Parts: sequence; structure tokens; C-alpha cells
Amino acid sequence: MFRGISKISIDAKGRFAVPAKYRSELQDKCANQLVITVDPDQCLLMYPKPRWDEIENQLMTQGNLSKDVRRLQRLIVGYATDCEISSQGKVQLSQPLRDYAGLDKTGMLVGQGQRFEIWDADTWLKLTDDWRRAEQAKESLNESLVDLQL
Amino acid sequence: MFRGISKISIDAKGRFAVPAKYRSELQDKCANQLVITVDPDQCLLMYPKPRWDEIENQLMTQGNLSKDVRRLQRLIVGYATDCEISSQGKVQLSQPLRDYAGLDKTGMLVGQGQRFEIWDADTWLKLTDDWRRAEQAKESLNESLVDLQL
DNA sequence: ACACTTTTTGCCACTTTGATACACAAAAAA
DNA sequence: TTTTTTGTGTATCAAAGTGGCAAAAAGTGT
Repeated sequence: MFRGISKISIDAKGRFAVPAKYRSELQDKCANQLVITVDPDQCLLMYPKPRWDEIENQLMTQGNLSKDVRRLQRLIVGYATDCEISSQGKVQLSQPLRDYAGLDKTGMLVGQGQRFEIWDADTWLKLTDDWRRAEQAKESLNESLVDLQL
Repeated sequence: MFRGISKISIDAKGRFAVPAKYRSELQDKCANQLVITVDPDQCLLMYPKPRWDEIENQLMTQGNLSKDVRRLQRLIVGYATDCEISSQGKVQLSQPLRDYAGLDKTGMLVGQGQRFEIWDADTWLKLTDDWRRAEQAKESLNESLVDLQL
């Protein structure tokens, strides 16, 4: 399970270093084989290859009659790019992926269980600030969450 | 169960010493393995690892179609960082965590049952002062609390 | 009040990690 | 082919994290 947030800096050619603490787990899980794609929320998703295969399978066996499904398939599968963690621990993000997520010099790599999310740093800070405000302002939580005991 | 409040000082590298009185309990509960994450209220939450695992499990099995759920997952799991109490009894707080809670030189470590909260000292003092004022001003408590016998 | 123990804190040196710059290779465009 | 763009590997330097020690402070008991 991946968790935790790290600031990453993206070099002129679009590479970033995978934080050291995740490298051994990634080595084990997928022999450094990743798939990176886009999320409807302006960020990128980074999966270990085996986990991606499950996702892709789920998506492509949905039938494609619904507009929503076709749209998701086009986005998610369309942008999905195979990547490998280099011997120096770096990952290359293609130009289209960087463009989609508005990634420039600095990003945030956010562990989310079975996958990572990659956000532009500014976008992330603005969003989390909004979320925090929203959570604080709320008198009552969404019903599905009221039983949660943090 | 953790209780009590302690002033902690955070060194230049972001470390603080766990107060001695908690060390044996933490040793027993989690072999010094902690997970620290953020709370929507500008503070950090520090869990013994086994307790964290329960929380994470609850959160990540919620499905991620609802915006509220995704938001919480991103915040709570996204910031969650594994930490270990060093042989000298110190804990390292990563830069993103310190940034989120506005932690600088001194903080407050507040026992809250199954977890600790970590506040920036100034923020804490200001907040508790506000709360005190608010409680005093109030004629009656929220209905859900009337049965409580302090 | 004194001596002694425990805890806290600040400091230093060392190691690991990450950023930058540069040279080179491959592929695409001209 | 030549030129340009895009990606890759490597070396060097800076920053961040780690561990350990020791002085200072706080706490304890006599």
C-alpha cells in the first residue's frame, strides 16, 4: 500500500525521481514496470503494471454503449503510457501527460493505496486548501462517512 | 489510551522527542511504528501503526465515486507517512506535514485516546482561547451533549 | 538543600537522497 | 543526409535525513 506525499521536481526533459522509500516496494510489485494515465480530476495516476492490467480489464469489458463509459475508456486507456523506473530511479513523463495535468517544474506525488497520484504542486496546494475549508465548514458529513471514526 | 498535553520543540531538521512517559506504551502498542497524517483542522494526527491500519482500511474500502470520499482519501491517506521512533526517542516530521500544520519551532502534542494530535503551539493557544470564550458565552450545550456528566 | 537520575535539547559528523548540468543516442523532421 | 527534437545515462554538488554524544534542565529521593 502506497501512502504519503512527496514534493517532486520535474527536469527540463520531463523526468522526476521516485522517492527512495518507495523503490523497493515498486521493485517487488512490478519489477519497475509502471503505467501512467490521466484522471478526470486534472491529475495523473501511476499504477504498478499488474494492478493496471486489472483496471484496464475492468474498463474494457464494460461494453461501450454508454456515453459515460466510452468517455472514460478514451481518457483512461487512451492516455495510458508504459513507463519504466530507470536504473537511477527516474521516470519519464511524456509531453501529453504533462500537458494534461498542467505539470511544470514541481509536482506532488501522493500515495493512494494501490496507486499514486501526480499533481501539479500549485494545483494540489490550492485544492487541499479548498478541501480543508470545506471539511471544516461542514456541520454534517456525507451519510456514507458518518460512521467513520478517525 | 493516550492523554495529556506536552510542549514539544522541533529541531532544525524537523525532529521532536516523544515525551518519556509515552514511550513504553508506544513500544508495546506498535513497536515504535507510527503513522502520521493530517486532520482537516490544521493539525496532524499520529497513530500507532495497527490502529492506522484499521483507519486506512475503512477509508479505502469506501469506493471512490463520491467527491467527498475522494477528498478525504486524498487528504488523509495522501499525507499519511510511516514514521519510526528512533533509538533516541525522536520522530521525524516530513516537510509537507510540517507545512500543512504550520509547524515551526514549538508544537503541542495532545493525547486523544487512540491517537495523538500535533498542533503548532501558537495555533493551539489561540484556538483553545477561542474555545474557552465560546463555551463561556454559551447558555446551553448542543443537544447531543446534554446527557454528558462531566 | 544536596546529590543523583532521567529527560530534553542542541550540536556535530556522516550518509543518503535529490537536483543540476552536460554529453550522448535515437528518432523524427527537414 | 543533416538538423532538430526528444529521451537517456552519468557525474557532480547541494540538501535533507540520521545517529550519536554531551551539556543543560528538570525531576526525584534522602
